[in-house]
Amino acid sequence: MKPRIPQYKILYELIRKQIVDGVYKEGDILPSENDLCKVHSLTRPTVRHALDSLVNQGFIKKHQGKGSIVHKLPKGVGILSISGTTSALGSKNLRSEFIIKPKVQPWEDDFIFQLSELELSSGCIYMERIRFFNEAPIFYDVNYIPNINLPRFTSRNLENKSLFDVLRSVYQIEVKGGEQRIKAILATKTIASYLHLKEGAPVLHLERKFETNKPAFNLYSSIYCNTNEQSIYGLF
Amino acid sequence: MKPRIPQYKILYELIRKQIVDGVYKEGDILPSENDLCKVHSLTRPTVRHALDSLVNQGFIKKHQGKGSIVHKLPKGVGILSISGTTSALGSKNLRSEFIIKPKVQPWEDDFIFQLSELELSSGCIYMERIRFFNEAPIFYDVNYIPNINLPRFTSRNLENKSLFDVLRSVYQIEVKGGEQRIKAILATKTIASYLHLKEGAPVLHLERKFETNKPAFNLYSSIYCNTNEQSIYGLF
DNA sequence: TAATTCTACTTGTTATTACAAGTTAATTAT
DNA sequence: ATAATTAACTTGTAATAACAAGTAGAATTA
Repeated sequence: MKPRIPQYKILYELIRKQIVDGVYKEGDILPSENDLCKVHSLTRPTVRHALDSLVNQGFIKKHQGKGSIVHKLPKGVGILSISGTTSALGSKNLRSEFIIKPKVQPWEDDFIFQLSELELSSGCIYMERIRFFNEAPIFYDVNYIPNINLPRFTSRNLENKSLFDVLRSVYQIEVKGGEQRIKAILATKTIASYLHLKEGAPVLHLERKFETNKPAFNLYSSIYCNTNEQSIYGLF
Repeated sequence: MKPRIPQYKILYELIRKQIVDGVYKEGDILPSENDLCKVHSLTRPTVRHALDSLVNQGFIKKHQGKGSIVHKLPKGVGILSISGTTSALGSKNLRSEFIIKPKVQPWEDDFIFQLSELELSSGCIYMERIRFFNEAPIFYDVNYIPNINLPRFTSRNLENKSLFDVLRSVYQIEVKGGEQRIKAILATKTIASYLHLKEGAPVLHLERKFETNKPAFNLYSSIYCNTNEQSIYGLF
């Protein structure tokens, strides 16, 4: 009777999942707001709140008089999607491989972002991955997660799963926003070998900080992208 | 009595302007929702709608129990701000210089984005600029604007003004969203000379399409960034 | 004094109601 | 048949109400 998770969020998650899973495809029209009201026993403000969230996340576009049309890709936040790299390129053709499996270690001394005291004191879950798109290595990413209240996280199997989806579904940690720095660099020997490039090839470098719904709990990534074959694509 | 512009939008524009103009500064707390209701003779749903828009645009952040706190910068759309490059770096230290002043010409044959028939038939306002940050050339951007209903546009002085601000304030054209492709490339001789780089230096290349409130009216940019000295920074 | 409780705020969620405005297709009139 | 009108949808805007939940400071208590 006392849902800790609000109704609009439940509906948002449901429709979101249906879009991601392909129940609704690009260009499809969602059931009308009134239909959704009847089916889920909700009122229009609640349904509209859920749809507004979907619009904000870029899953649908609404047209007055017509309906809610499913968009091709989640609206990007920054370059890639807020759901992480997986949903930016579509999970079908993505495979990920650990260079360094998740392990707890202290934060680096000159970290790329300013850390809070809570984050500093609680240590860091560190991991390195390579992500393949159509069997070609596209992303080499280094991830830093504060070791705060994440039981059994390091032993969890993250292969081929979006880090963000796991945090979202298992730990109720949701990304609310963040900041990023982007630059073009020349591949070092290490990066070149991971991304199957020649040393000195142009590589995209992103440093990203993701703020979450948990105060003082942020995620950090340093991502190197091979953009020779394809560009990083994003909606906004 | 029949406001063509909805109340929530009027309030949104008002507060937005107050934030941009510095009436409310970073960290300031806006008047509470109930106060805004009283002052503007509106109800909470309407006021909340306006505040929701401000949250989405990144002007404020809301904290349950505390209030609405003014954010440092408008939430970025894509990498740079929705207001264009100017507000991404702050207009104080930015100076722009035309390589090719705005002129009407046909669209290029193999354009970077798919064009609508209306856009194709109406020709293209073309311009090339270099933008300096602290007297160093950072951006070299090529812009394409459909030549639809923009009286006296080519004769307008755009130096040191954001293209988006002019379109917004003079022509009521507002950017609603868009798409972008990003990659790292090596500077060609031309790009290197514009950005004061050596040929072969790493350069960020963005191809962006901006959708506006006018149907079938999109803006297009191809931007080359020198990210050797500083990164491109964005909030999201 | 220090810790606790309480109270008065803040935003968050949800239901109800009503009408406006844009879209589409069936119906009607020409 | 074609054009115009209408009707039946769709989403958009807005007021009203009530309670939940988080925050901060005042008041109380130990």
